[in-house]
Amino acid sequence: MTTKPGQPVRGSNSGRPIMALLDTLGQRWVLRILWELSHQAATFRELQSRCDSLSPTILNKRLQTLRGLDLVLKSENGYALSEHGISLAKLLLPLHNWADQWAAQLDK
Amino acid sequence: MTTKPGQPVRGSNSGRPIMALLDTLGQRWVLRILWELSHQAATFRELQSRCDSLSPTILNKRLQTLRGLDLVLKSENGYALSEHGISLAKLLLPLHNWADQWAAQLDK
DNA sequence: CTTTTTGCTACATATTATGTAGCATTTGTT
DNA sequence: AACAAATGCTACATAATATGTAGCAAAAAG
Repeated sequence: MTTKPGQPVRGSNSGRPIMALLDTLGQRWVLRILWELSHQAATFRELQSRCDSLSPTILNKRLQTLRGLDLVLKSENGYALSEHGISLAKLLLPLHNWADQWAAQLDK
Repeated sequence: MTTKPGQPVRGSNSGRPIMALLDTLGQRWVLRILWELSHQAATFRELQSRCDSLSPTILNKRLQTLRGLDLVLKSENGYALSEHGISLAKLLLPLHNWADQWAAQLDK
């Protein structure tokens, strides 16, 4: 399933880019894959093991989707974030610190 | 499924908060629900219709999860973001503009 | 050449989501 | 108080997705 912005999306007929994005990021493993690739490019099998050995079936499916959306591409070093992917990953970075603080407060 | 930070997560034995977070946000409809609630609080049925009539079954499941993680709570106006939820939503806001630019470039 | 490693596909099984119906409780209305 | 409508769900059958393992064809390494 590749939901391009500009066209209706699973559960949203608006076609608004933000909806396409939320929909895509909400697919299982997508955020994790972007996260891992933002640290560094990886071969299929490397990426697979960095994502806790997720099954090749969906890894492949997600990579197809992400490449179709121009967020990921194949480079000499294996799979890597595209320009768009990089700029998106930058927005996701702050989640790291946020999560740490959140966790610290939840424990209390 | 409620994956609290600090304890192992589906597909991650590290227990790192960021992994718990990516895992949670990666569940279908979670990002969308947070997005909608960030605009304003809503009753169960309001929220359901704002999320394109997603089934009550999973809406309820997601709300349980999100409440368990202290991201959402029940207020006088219905379901609403908690303090943590609000600060998280702030980080998600930039995705809106990003998505618009992304979509504009994809069309070319 | 021969052996590894890589990038997948196939396929059977398990988990998760969807959609509809409906019921118990709360919230108005008269 | 009595009735109607809206709300917050739960049940359940069906459909869609994910998992996990095996393995194969192509590329890279020795």
